[in-house]
Amino acid sequence: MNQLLQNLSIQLNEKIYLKNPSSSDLGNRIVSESVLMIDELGLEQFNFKKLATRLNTAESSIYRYFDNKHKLLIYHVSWFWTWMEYRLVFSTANVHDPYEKLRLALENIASPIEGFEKVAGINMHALERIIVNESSKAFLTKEVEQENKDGFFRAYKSFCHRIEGFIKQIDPSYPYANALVSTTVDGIQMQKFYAEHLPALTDFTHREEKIPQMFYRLIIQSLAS
Amino acid sequence: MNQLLQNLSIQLNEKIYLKNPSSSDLGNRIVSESVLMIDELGLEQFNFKKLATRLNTAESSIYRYFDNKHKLLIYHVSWFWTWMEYRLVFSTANVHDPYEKLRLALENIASPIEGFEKVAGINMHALERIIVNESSKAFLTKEVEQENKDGFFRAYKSFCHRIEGFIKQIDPSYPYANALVSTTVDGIQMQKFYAEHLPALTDFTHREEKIPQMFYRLIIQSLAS
DNA sequence: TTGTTTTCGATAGTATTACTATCAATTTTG
DNA sequence: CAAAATTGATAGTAATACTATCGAAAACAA
Repeated sequence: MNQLLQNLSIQLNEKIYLKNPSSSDLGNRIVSESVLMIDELGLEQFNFKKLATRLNTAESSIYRYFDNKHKLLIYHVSWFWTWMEYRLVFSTANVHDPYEKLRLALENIASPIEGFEKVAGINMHALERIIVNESSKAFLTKEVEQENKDGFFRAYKSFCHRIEGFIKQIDPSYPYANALVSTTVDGIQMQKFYAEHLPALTDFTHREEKIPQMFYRLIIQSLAS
Repeated sequence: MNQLLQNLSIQLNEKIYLKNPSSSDLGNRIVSESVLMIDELGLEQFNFKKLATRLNTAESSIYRYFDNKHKLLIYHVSWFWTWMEYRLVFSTANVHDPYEKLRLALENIASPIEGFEKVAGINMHALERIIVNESSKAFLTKEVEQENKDGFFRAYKSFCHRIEGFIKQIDPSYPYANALVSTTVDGIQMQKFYAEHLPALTDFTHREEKIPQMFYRLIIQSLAS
């Protein structure tokens, strides 16, 4: 499976980029190297000039692929959730019990790397940290509604929708399935951040394995009523 | 009560500002007007030059109060959660049932304005939107650990800690009380954002009253086990 | 293999942002 | 009334976020 997915090419909404970065060597290097740099510097300190220097290319060449760093972030976030949805579909393909599918989904969200250190040249540990630290900045903007119309958040919504399906299988009458899923997916990311940086706001320590258990229990108990 | 709280002056961690904005007319105008401007423009488009123009003052005068707009955001966020904790203490003062205290807390978080349109010159509707749209940017930075040591997030942690107390009263053995509270408080903000901008990720529509009910049920069922 | 198109790197330039420094005028305070 | 603090105005710097142009190199098509 790992081998199979090494060759996977993820196609994203064309409006996110100016020129498809997976169509050229430079494009692929922009994507994989920017993941490392955004992780290292944080989104605020990262810019195209620094990336160009590191790639031994010109700033203007990077602008040929992406309008700005905001769009590049949206590219990374979309790529991640598209990948996560593939992963979820594969890992739940032969599972019929919706409780077990839900449990697997939460494990995947809490530990998205397990066995996939590098996918299509991307350092997945760095990308996971970008999702935790930076991804909410992709939609907490004044442009969110226009960008939503342009389909920039399709990947995340599609991933959540799939988990919503598991919940509807468990309890078709639960009235807040969408909210429960987005709260859970966002909440798991947040608990990872708190575990690392603001421990007073969580009960999980650094590299704690219990996050999916907490959320699984939370969901099941609320549905089981 | 409303009248009583009009005269309330909230004192915050002195490291957040260079000169206490509540000590002068200009300082108070910087605070109250920046709430309106950040709400209108979004944090990215907001800057001290635009604020200075609107206040008919010099950019350099604003820099005498705050290092930069990041610190000003931290000021607003700290002020909000300090205010919310006051409010929570007042509204639960004569309530002894921890379930009812929790229920009131969730109502307060979901509808923090109710009867307090303006507090100490601050437009609370605008401030609430800033909390929803911008507050996570205050800590999703590379400087989070240093700023945490400097006490910049004390107000939020203190607010969460108080709700954790209610949960511990209901079920002292629940192992994830901190995580449950931060997930809930963050989650309620997120659902408000989704209701407004990304409806596919929530079940609540614009100005929906059911958000606290969903979270109350979620918490109670997980504790009641 | 030659001509055409695409891609890339290099350079230059602009407007805006995020500050810092200085100084005189005004206001507050002791 | 004198001293101290505060403010407003101006100027300036370094970095950021782009945009435009152009020639060389690479890819590709006939």
